[in-house]
Amino acid sequence: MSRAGSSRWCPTPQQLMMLEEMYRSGITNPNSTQIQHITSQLSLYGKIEGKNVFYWFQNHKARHRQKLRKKLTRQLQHHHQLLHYFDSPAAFRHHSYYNSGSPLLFPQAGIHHEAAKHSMNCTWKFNIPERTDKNKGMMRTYGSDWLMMVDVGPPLSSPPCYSMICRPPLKTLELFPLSASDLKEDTNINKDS
Amino acid sequence: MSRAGSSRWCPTPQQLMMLEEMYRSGITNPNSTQIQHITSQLSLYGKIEGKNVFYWFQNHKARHRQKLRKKLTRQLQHHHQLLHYFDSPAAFRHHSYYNSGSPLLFPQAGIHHEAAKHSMNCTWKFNIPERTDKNKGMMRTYGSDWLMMVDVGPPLSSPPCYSMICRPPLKTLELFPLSASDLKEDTNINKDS
DNA sequence: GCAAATTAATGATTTATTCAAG
DNA sequence: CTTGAATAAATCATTAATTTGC
Repeated sequence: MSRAGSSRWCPTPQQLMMLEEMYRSGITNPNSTQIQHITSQLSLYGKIEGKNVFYWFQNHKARHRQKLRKKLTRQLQHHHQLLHYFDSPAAFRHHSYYNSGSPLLFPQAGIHHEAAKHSMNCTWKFNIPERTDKNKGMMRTYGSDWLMMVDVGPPLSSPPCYSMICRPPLKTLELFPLSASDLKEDTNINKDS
Repeated sequence: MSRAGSSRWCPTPQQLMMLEEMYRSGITNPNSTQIQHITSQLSLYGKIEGKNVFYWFQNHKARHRQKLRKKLTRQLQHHHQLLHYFDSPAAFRHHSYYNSGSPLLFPQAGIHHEAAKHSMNCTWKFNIPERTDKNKGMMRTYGSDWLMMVDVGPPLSSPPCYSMICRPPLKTLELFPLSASDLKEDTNINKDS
């Protein structure tokens, strides 16, 4: 992985681990400042650009929620089957019906905050911008400031050139301010399925 | 319009005219290089940033197609009514049924290329990037190179600061290379309605 | 005429879908 | 089949048109 003339970014295991750790820690929709810092941190472990980070979080969030949705619908179907089951005559109810489904109803439910706590002893830090103008909006990459992401040119041309961040003023704030992304995620899931 | 402390961009009539002219000329999905040039051109007529241009084309394209879709479905309904009409007994068919609908079935059909021809005598020019890597992809703003769009800070702070383009090397190529966006648009329309 | 109230347009974000590399 | 990349659709939010009662 991380080949020279590859047409698309291929994350190194280190990078992937750190990205997943960040995601579990609550960073699901980093804004441009966050992306800049994540990028510069991860560039220590291999070639990476801001847009790779951007796309990774976008895809990971979408596919994570997709997975949750599927699991949820399976659960609902299961419930439905259970309802039918209990509607059926008692004579047919003597085989074990419960061992077929997934082991736990909502396996993800209580995990996030645990992970968030444990993730504090991670080695990297990155910056969190001050609360956005209206403190509800949590602007995304397109928000009031945009990323400068320059391609290192046509592939193969410049091997040691890590993507550089354009805006220098990077003051370090505290870690993991994200508050309640799980709830928001759940409501979103309930909204559209 | 174009007020000082406005939270969102408000295009001047000049800017709007030029954007619409570009759109009619076939620029429906400008890549970052095009956006940069369009932005710098339009900044002569008022405050504007690259992301405004980006969003404008995105929205305009979407809403234009939406309008076409609606028109199309209306036309289909009309056809449907006509079919019913011709299915009805001849005795009921003596009023003029054709004057109710829109005057032409596909008013947009043959216009684009005419407009493209006439638009050549427009006063502004802008650059077209070399054919993208794979010459089919027609990459968007996120494509191989990204825009540098810095906000001029919190509104009201910096009135005369037009958005500046980051990347200087702007070699001018020829005008309006777009080939057949209408067809593509039509197929897209047929795809999802 | 002219504000307050509603509605329509449209700029800005977010989410879903699709394409394609490996 | 997974997943990075790109596009399109849906949605939110703010501004301009406009209607309405005075």
